[in-house]
Amino acid sequence: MLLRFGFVAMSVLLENCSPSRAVTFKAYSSLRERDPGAALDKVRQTARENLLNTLRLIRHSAANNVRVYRFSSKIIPLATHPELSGWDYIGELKETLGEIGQFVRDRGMRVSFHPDHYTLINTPREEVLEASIRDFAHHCRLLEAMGLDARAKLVTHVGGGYGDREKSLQQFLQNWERLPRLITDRITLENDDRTFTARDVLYLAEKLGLPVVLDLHHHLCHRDGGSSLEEITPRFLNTWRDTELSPKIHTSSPRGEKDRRSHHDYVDPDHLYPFLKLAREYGQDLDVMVEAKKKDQAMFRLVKDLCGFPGIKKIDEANLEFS
DNA sequence: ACCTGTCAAGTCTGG
DNA sequence: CCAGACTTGACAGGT
Repeated sequence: MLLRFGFVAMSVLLENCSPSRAVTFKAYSSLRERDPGAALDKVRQTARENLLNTLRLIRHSAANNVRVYRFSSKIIPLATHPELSGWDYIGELKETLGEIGQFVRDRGMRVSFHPDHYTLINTPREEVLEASIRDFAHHCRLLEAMGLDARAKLVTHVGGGYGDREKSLQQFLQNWERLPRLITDRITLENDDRTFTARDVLYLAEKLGLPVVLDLHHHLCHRDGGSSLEEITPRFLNTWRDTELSPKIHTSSPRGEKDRRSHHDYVDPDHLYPFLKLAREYGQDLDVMVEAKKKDQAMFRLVKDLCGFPGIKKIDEANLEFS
């Protein structure tokens, strides 16, 4: 089986290449008072730089055989802020967006977004749901402007527990009906590290026909009594059956004994290998997203470290064969 | 050049 | 019921 490795948003190997430079609303507002024309220009300029850096990042990826990449969700500053609702960033940036998409298609890369934790499907608050729909739609429009079909996914969590997990799972199903096709076609669900376990996520995903991204570190931090990787793995793999995509996992290692939930600089291959052995029984190719502080450097190191393990054969610096 | 407090957004905890 | 923590990269304002 083929194992393809990828990384999240930024590189520690490329200098001055952030795809996430921000303009805070505070900075935008104070600049607008002093010089009304300059404020939006600053946001525009930052968005353009973030896209150009994204282009550098995917070129760097491709040059090093990396085929799995997650875009930064902060790529367009203040994109969905109500006070900038008239700003047509897609229209302004469509050329660069198109260039990114074309590169991704030409190189057969798999890309995704992970909208951040303010964006919640299962919220009981109407205004939060509306803001979340706007945010998901924003990410979908970017992918569309890149010319990428529904294989380019949005990864998200179930949401909050709101004091009653069972009720909150049902709220997810209820709110799901409110999401447009544009969004639901791209959603994949990930287990989190404090509220909804892999088993919870599989319950929703199997009901709604969604693919599941299995986060091994979250599973270690938070799993229900009886749920083992042996139980979860075949169900997880199955959720990808009709998607033309390989099942995807997230991998990371705990920062320390005290803060087990935070990410370490690097990934310990011993934290990943047992799962790979388990998944090998099913003969499925896998995409592995490395979530570590040292980003692409951590990913390259993990691939190198795994080369010493039984059954693993190196294809190149970002891809392995496991038999 | 480096350090510290702050930042759009939501939820949870604990006082 | 409200303030602060949570998490993260990066800004802004200080030295």
